[in-house]
Amino acid sequence: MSNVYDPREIEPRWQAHWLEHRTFAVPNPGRPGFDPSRPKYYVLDMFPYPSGAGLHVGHPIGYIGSDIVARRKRMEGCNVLHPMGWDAFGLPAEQYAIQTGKHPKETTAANVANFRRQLRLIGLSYDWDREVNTSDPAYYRWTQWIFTRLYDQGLVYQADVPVWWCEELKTVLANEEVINGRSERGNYPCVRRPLKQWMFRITAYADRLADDLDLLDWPESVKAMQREWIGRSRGADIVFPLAGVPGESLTVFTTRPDTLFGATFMVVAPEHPLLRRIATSDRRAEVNAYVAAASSKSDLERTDLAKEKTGVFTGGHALNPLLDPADPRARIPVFVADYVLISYGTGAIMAVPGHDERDFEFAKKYGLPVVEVVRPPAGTPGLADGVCFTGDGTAVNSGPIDGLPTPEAKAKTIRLLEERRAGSPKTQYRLRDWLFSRQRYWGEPFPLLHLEDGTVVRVPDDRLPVELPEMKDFTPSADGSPPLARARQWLSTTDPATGRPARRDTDTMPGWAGSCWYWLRFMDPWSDEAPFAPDAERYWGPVDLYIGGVTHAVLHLLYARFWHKVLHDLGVVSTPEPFQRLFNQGLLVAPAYMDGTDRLVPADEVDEVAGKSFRRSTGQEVRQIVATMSKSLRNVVNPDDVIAENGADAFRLYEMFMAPLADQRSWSSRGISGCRRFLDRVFRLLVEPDGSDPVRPELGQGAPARPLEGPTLELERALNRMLKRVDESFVEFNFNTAIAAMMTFVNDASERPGSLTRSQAERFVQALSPFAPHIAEELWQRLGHAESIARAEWPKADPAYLEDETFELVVQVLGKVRGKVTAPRGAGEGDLKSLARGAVEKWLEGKQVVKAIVVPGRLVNFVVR
RNA sequence: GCCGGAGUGGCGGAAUCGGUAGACGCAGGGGACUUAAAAUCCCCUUCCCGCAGGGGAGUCCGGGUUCGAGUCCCGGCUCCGGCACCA
Repeated sequence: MSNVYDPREIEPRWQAHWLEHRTFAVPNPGRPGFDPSRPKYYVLDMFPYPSGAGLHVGHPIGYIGSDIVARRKRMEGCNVLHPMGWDAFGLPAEQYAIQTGKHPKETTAANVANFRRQLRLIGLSYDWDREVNTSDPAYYRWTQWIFTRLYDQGLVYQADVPVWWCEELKTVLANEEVINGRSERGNYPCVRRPLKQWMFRITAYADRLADDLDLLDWPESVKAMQREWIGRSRGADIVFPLAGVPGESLTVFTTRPDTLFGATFMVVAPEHPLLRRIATSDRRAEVNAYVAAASSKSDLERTDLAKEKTGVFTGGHALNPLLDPADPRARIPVFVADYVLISYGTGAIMAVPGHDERDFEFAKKYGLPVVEVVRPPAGTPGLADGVCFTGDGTAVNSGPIDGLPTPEAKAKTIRLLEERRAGSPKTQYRLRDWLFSRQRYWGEPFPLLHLEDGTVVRVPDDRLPVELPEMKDFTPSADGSPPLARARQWLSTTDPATGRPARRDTDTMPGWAGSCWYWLRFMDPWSDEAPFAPDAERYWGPVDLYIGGVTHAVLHLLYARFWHKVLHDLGVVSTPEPFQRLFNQGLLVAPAYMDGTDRLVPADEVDEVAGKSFRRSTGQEVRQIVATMSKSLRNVVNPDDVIAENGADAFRLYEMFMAPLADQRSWSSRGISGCRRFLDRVFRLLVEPDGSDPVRPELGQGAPARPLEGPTLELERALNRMLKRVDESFVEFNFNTAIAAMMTFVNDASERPGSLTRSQAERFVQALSPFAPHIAEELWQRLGHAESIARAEWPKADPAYLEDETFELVVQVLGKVRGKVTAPRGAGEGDLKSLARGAVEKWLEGKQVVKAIVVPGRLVNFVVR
């Protein structure tokens, strides 16, 4: 046994120990070894998609943070569920397989093995008995089972939906693969083409998905993004009869029914179904030309803000439903313009240029009348000042609602409309139903059968899973039909209920499916009778802490909440929400370098001298940029290399020491040395490098207890202050301050050789162990403990030792620090004042002290004249 | 434009309730030990003036509240992230 700190020897040994002894395995309720008296804690990482590139040093930041929490909770006596698995289905895996010419099953298995190896290298305390893989039939059997539950609830339907089609690649592409109307790979033009797709009725849950955010301890920014995505607006539908088109009317959605009398024109989207009826014959040619031009524009061009609004008059008129049709003010001209979107509301609006910016802009351009119907509060500029006023005010020029404040004007307008059956209250959402099918191979097959009469039945539970067929060629078909359509044998089957011939569905689920319930499978991954045992779910749910990147702020977290809520309604899960607390770890950036011709220079070929960067081989100065790690920027740092050089513990510490867990941080290849030096000092503090004893003699088992006095008492105080700061760091996961506090303690202890006691050494190692578990296990064992430190006690700060009996009294004159003096802790105000006066005599000479402010334990401030 | 967040030394960052700004670490400078190097240990390191004791300024900018402001209030600037013609 070497007495010099050597992580290359220590770390693999302890990693093997943990695996062999299943140190972090936690039993489920009712299983041997389960202790119901302990509280539960479920800390979950967003499980990774196992890419071919492996992990870079940015990926483990969240994993290390969650691991520190898990390890500490274990020491506090909790049953801790801390699992890991693989989000292995989906497009990237399929693309990678196509690229490498290997089957996705093979590449996924190899990538998973590499990820597992890398995660174990970091010393993360996962319960590997619970590992799951979404592409494993034993897992996706239950993904399909949950799908059938949603299907039975009527939450699944088929619809013709435009999808991206790339003529050049002869394939359908997912939204994520299309950027600005061109394919991500190859940059070929793509077009929208209607195709029959499976849809989830997520809009049925829109209200609860928005409202229940209030129950959650999530970052406000993520809640805001979800609310915005759901985009709930309360208002009214208003029905405008069409003049000259008997029996037809135009329905619009508005959030401002109170501005109805200010509607001086109407606008319909170019795709509006009634447009042909509305347009008069003399205008038809112009309208058709406009519609044709709009349809040839890409989505990007349509939504480009910089562009000016365009539109043409249809010749048709609509009638204000609250005015007499004979009243000339009731007739409202109808325009067609592409600033109105067919996909939102009713695809038509009443335009109120006085109180809507977009309508105002359009009206000014085409010389349409602008009428004020909302008077702004005094002092707020409005139409009288030539600007459009969109806020709340008082209704004017509006007949029956004149004089009412905006909220009441809205309510009364809706009442009047309802009386005339010309409108009703309406809540509108920006959220769309969820397009759930992909014409791809590497995903869960739909557990659905198409019968010859055109009906669709679901596969019964006892026939699940519907396994993905083995296919040698899994590339998309040239005509856009899914690869599974070519699996002839697999395709034709019979309906188990009737024995009639049936055809399997050939679409697969998107990559999101497996991640919509994996936290539930982790609770009981062994069950083959249900997705999980109900008692396991009742015990472990909900996830107490979910750590992951903010990139999943909307889609994954919204989809996961949706499935969870449906399962909750069905009584399958006991909680209304899956993730009680969400925490987003910060991004990692790293310097990248370019030479004079903007060519990228690999980061490891660059030296930094006096703030400038030079290419080592040529001595040429290079320019530094800072960006997220990527292969293309040649600035990727692999944790394998960092760990090989400095050890996993130093790596873990450095990742946490760079910044609070939530903040963006910048990787510096040199910075880690401070953390490595700290661990060297820790080891030397407890172990005599030239000796042969496992620890220094005064720290060994049976070493005589020593009184808390002199430097030992000082260390006791230093230790307790450290423990307090470490504890506080767990509130917002600013572990950088915890590590700084431990460094300070080790500095204090190193300055007082021989003063550290065994008890102090033990408590220090316990506090260190969640952060640097390998060295902690090693030192714990050397201190004579047979059991792993993983379940040792978590050390608590003793308030009796947080303060010295004296403190440094700061003395200010007029708020400026003019002196300092040592004062006894319990001194009264009078004593402090006279002590303070003595320290700043020369500043008080010839001055009159008007007032003295005393903050006990801190400072005295003299106010003088 | 709207929503969310942030601006502190050469760098990453710290600072409880409004109470010593710059903890801890990196980088840099000086020294000890060494034949030498590495490692280790000690000292210095916000800026300006001064040989020094010491003094002045200073937390994005401008105001304000207060005995006292990095922290609170008002106005502005910059940066990062999200949404973006959603009626």
